[in-house]
This record gives sequence, C-alpha cells and structure tokens, in this order.
Amino acid sequence: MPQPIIYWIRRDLRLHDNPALHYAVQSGRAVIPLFIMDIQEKKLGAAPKWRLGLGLEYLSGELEKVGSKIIFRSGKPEAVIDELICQTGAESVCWNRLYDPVSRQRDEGIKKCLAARSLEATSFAGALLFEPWTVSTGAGGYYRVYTPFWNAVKDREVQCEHPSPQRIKAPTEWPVSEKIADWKMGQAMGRGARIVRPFVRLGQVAAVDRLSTFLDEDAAQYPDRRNIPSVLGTSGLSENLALGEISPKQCWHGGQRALYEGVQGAEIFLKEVVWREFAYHLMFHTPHILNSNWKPDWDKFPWKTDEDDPAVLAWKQGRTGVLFVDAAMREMYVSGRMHNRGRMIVASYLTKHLLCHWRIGQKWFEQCLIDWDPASNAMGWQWSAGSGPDATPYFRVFNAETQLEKFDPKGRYIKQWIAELDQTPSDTAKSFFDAIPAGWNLNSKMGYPTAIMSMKQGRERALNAYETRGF
DNA sequence: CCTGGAGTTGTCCTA
DNA sequence: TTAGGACAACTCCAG
Repeated sequence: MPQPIIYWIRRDLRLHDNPALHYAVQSGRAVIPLFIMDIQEKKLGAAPKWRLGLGLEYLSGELEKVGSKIIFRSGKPEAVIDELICQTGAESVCWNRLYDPVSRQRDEGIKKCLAARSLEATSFAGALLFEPWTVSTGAGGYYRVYTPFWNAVKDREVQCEHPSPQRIKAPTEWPVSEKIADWKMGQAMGRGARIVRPFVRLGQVAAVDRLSTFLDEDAAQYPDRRNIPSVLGTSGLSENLALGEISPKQCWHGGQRALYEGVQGAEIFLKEVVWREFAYHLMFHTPHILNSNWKPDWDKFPWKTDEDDPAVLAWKQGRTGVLFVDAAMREMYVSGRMHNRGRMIVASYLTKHLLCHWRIGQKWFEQCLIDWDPASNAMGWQWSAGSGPDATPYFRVFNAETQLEKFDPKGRYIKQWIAELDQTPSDTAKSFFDAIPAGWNLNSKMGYPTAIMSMKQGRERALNAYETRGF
C-alpha cells in the first residue's frame, strides 16, 4: 500500500472543484486532510477568524460523509508537517496556492525543505482563474488598470471544474487531532457572534445553491438592483469566495452560461469576479499595496492617523450622524458584511470628509467583515482614498445624502439599520445594540447623533486638502 | 519610440 | 426638469 498524502487545507473549504484534493484522491493514496493553526491564522481579525472556524467545522462534516476528516494541529507549519510525516509515513504534501507575500514565502520555504528530503510537494491553482504571472501587458509588465486587464482575460479558456470525490481513502490509522473547539476561534467576536450567525451562508452546498438562484433569478436585474443596498440584488458570494467554499471557476462557468443565455447582468457579474482576480494580480506584483500607499507620493498627504480620534470612534460605532454612513457601519457590525455601495460611501467619508488615513478603515474592515479578503480590501481602500492604482479621481467625493436619495429613496435601508429615529424600529436595527461591545455604552434610547461633520464643509475641506496635496 | 484614446461606481452648476 | 460639461493631470496601454 502506498504511503499516505497530506492535503493541507487553507482557504479552500470545499470538495467540489478543488484541484489539490482532487490530485490527492486521484493519486490512489490514503489522504490526510490537515489544517494548521499557525501565527497567520491566530492573527486574523475577529470576524474572519470566527467565520473560518465555522467553515472548518462544516467542511469537516462534509469530509466525514465521504469517509474522511480533518486533522487539526497548531504550530509552525514546517514543524507540524514534519511531525505528521513522521507519524504517518506520508511521502507527499499538496495544497492550493495562496498569493499574499507572507503565505508565499512560507510555502516556498516548506516546498524547499520537503524537496531537500525527496518528499513530494505539489501546489495547485484553486483560488484564482488567472494566476497573476499568467497575465501581462503587451510590454510584458503587470496591469495597473482594470479595463485592459479585463480585455486581456475575458476571452480566455477556463479549465473545466474538478468533480467532487465520491470517496476519500482513509489511512489505516488516523493521527491524533486537536479539537478545533479548544482554539476558541470565535472568542474575539464576543456577543456579536450570536447576532451575526443567522446572516452567515455556511459551506459549499449553500454557496452553490446561492450561485444558482442568483444566476436563475437575480442576475437579470443585477445591473440596477446591485446598487440598491436594501435588497439582495448582488450575488453575496464574497463570503464564500473568501474561504474557498465556492471556486471562482464555478462562478465563471455559471456566469458564462448565463451570458450565453442572454441574461442581462451576466457580463457585469463576470466582471466582478475578474475584479477579484485583478486585486490578486496587484497584490502579487505589488505586495506593498497591503500596507502602504501604492503611489508613494501619497505618503505626503496629511491624513490623520490617530486611531483614538473621536471622529474615528464615531465612524466605527455608526454614530457620525450621517444616515447612509451609519446604516452601512451598523450593517457590517450586525451582519458581518456591507453592501458594496455602503463600502464606497463609508470609505469616501472616512478618507475625505474626515480626512482619516485609509489604513484605519482597512484595519477595521479586517476585524468586522466575514468576507474579508486581503487583496480586495486593500485595493478597495486605496481606490477610495485615491492612493491606489486606477483610483477614483480626487474630486470625486461621495455625498452620502445625495446617494441616499438615489439608492434608498424610500428609506428602507435606513429603517433596516438605524433604530433611534423610528417609533417601531426593525429587529435588525435593534440588534445592533446587542451586537456591539458592552464597553461602548450605547443604547437605542440615546437619540440619534447630530452630524459630526457637515456634507458641504467636509467636501470643501477635502477638496482643499486634495488639491494642495503637496506633490 | 511615439501617439492617441481611455480611465468602475460622483457632484454640482448651468443652460 | 433634465442633460451636459467641468472638475486635473497623468499614467496606462495598445497599436
């Protein structure tokens, strides 16, 4: 009997269209699915960490249906893998690739270590349609602008999906596993976990189900409804894509099918999937996008960096007195997500009206979003702030009041998330006060705050600062 | 190397 | 009421 193979699980919590798992199963060996709690996972934001824990528990259940399970271990990945190899006699390790600089460096090191001992280490493209080094401009560089990137990939052939394994061969004896519950991955969520839980779409089955419903029912109205924050007009799949509960390939093929059938919103949906690819393209080629101004000139811009600034606190707490901003911030706290339009508005407000550094917003999103993704989050914030590639022009300052009239004329979104102004507040709006930390000392009886910064004055101040930005 | 068209998501003023 | 242009300048990218 051949020696077992270790399948290292990272952000690919699915059985369907999982190239590394497929490879492991096809090898004919016994497969040992392994998840490692290493320093990177320990440092995840509160909501993403909690959500990852839920995803892992679900995946473990899925694996059990086909005769397998997850071995949970904590420690440095090299050491953990080494130990598991010793304990099981495995001669091979496989995984789906990640593209952030820290993971890349780590994985490269592990690959070298294993190769030096004549052990097989194989990695696969499971998280992206178009890996960053396979897309380049005519001059051979990477893309800095979305539209040419889109044009470069839109007609590419995308490989078929890998089928789900019907059965996964188990080792004759399972190695010991830690208990994921002991890791307390939801600890930092505090009492928010109970509130957010009903909003989670957990696991590959629900994700595929949502993709089908979206393509069959919602995609036709996607061009208009995706901009309305009070309705589910988007696919809402970011949460599942972030953890690999659905693959971009599944989205791509589904979208292509809809396009072929003449569904109105199909192309926009495909473009959105490619925006995710573009974010990874940028992160791969310019990793500094994650933590400093992509355009270094912006280092001179006088954003406020004090995270304890009362304005920053008001922004985080959804108490700026600007309805659209506050509704969106509360939506994030209660549901673990935020509508795309909300993200643009709160980001414009923080960086332009309040003149606060985009890093403050980026870090807060990293704590709060269950669909948090390093590449998309960084790109989005830098786009809003103006410091990023292909960014919005400096004079484009969102007016949260105008936006409300345009995209929420009946006040439905506000009713969903703001309790104070309402005789009979909605349950979601009330639940905000149950989700937030008790230390914030807020309750729905406090009255809605007056605006900490007027739309007009904030706009003028921002335009001034951005015009004389000193470079 | 040069050239020219284009660049996710807005706002405000004017005619 | 509505439609169109200004708001900057620059970089990107294909040809």
